[in-house]
Amino acid sequence: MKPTIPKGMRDFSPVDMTRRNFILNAICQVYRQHGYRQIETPAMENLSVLEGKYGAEGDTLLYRVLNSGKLPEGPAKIHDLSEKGLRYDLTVPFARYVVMHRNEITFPFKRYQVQPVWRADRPQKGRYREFYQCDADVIGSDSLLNEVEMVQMITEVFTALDIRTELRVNNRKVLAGLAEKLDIPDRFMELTIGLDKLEKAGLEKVMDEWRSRGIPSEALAKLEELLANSRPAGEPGGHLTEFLRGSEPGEKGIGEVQSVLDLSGREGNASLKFDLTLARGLNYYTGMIFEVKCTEKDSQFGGSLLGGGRYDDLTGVFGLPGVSGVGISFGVDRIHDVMTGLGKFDNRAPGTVTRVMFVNFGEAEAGQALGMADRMRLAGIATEVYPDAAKVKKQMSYADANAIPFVALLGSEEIKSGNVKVKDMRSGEQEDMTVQALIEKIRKDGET
RNA sequence: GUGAUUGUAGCUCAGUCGGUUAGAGCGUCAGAUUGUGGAUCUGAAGGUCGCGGGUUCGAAUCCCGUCUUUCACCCCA
Repeated sequence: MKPTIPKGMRDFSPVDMTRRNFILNAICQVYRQHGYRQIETPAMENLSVLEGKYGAEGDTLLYRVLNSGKLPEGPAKIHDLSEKGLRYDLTVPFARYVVMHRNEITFPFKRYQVQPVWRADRPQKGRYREFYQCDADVIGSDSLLNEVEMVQMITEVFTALDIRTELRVNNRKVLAGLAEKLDIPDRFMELTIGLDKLEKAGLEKVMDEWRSRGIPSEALAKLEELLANSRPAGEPGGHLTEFLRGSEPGEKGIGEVQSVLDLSGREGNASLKFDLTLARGLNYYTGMIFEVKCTEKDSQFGGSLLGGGRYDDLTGVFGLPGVSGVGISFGVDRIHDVMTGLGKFDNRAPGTVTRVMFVNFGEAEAGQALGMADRMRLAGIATEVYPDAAKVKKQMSYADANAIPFVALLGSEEIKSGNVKVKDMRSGEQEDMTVQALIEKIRKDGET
């Protein structure tokens, strides 16, 4: 039998893991510094929790898990066959968690969560069927300061990771106001989907699509003029504000965007921009929405590295209405791909944590080495003893391949003298010293 | 789901018009060196040519199907 893994899923080798952990550490450290606390939820949720939360498209991308036990005979509906599904994101399971644990939670509740999610999508560049999300949400507070905090955390993370990005923000209320003022409130979906495509497809094609979908020409004319006057701004701008005057959600949305822009510092690697064409497909968002794209010249990856936004009533369907939340979700795998493509790992994320390896010269010597290794570890130094009395050449090669910086040789000569011979694998220099001196040496080396 | 595209050694790739025994580089392992990695030299292992079917005297090569890869649409992290 030839081993294979399912389409869109991947193995993670040691190098990949150190890199992913490097990214995860950077993100989670920022989350913790802002007071977020970690939770986990199960890989599977009941389908009733997942279905209908991600739009019609989302339901088709859900992995449904076949019921165990005997399957019904004859024609069966999907719910006779499956009542559980793999989680599609971390936000909906979180909303479910909040409702189920409402009596133990003190609001506002700030949590972070790092777990894989699954989508039955067609894989392509930067799109996998299994991938990690790294979410932070605060629920039970409608203060805009939470949005500001999201912006700050995003900036801190991309600064720490040393990737230049653009953080685009918009507000669903602005979009709702736009539909209202264009007199097409019932065409909100078509409007936003078109806006979202503008950057990729261009104005002309999008206009054609709107036209063919039956959006009135008066609305399109107004829209065209508005877009021509306000698109590349980075701030809401006078035209848009003027246009939305008189629409309650529109004015409110503009106010929120302005506050977030005003309150967020603009230092760092995520340049903050208002973008009217940012829509976000997930239909539970109701207020501010966020998206991050890489702006490094050498990276041709166009997908988003982060998404997020405010949802006013995600918990409502589970029986807890009126609890508002905001959250963001880092796409760890995409960040990993971008950083690898840019060579950002070349001088970071070491391959091993082992600092020193003892060469094995045979049973008696290895016994001594075992004792010394124990002392090393008690002193907080990650230490290995090579398991076989193989040729020294092979043992050295192992240390080299695993980027272990020091090799300790403890053979009969050294045992006699009470020292170990220590080789620095980077310089090739070696000298005899006591175990205590070795501990000092490695400690000093770790500081530089 | 729609339309393209890819598949030959662990990796990157050659392989002519269909022709007999499918190659290279890198990597791996062993030796040159019985206590010293990276460099060099020598040698070895490693292939159902993605899988199934068809055409043919003969298929890695041509045809069909299928799976997989990558890409676009769609949607998204």
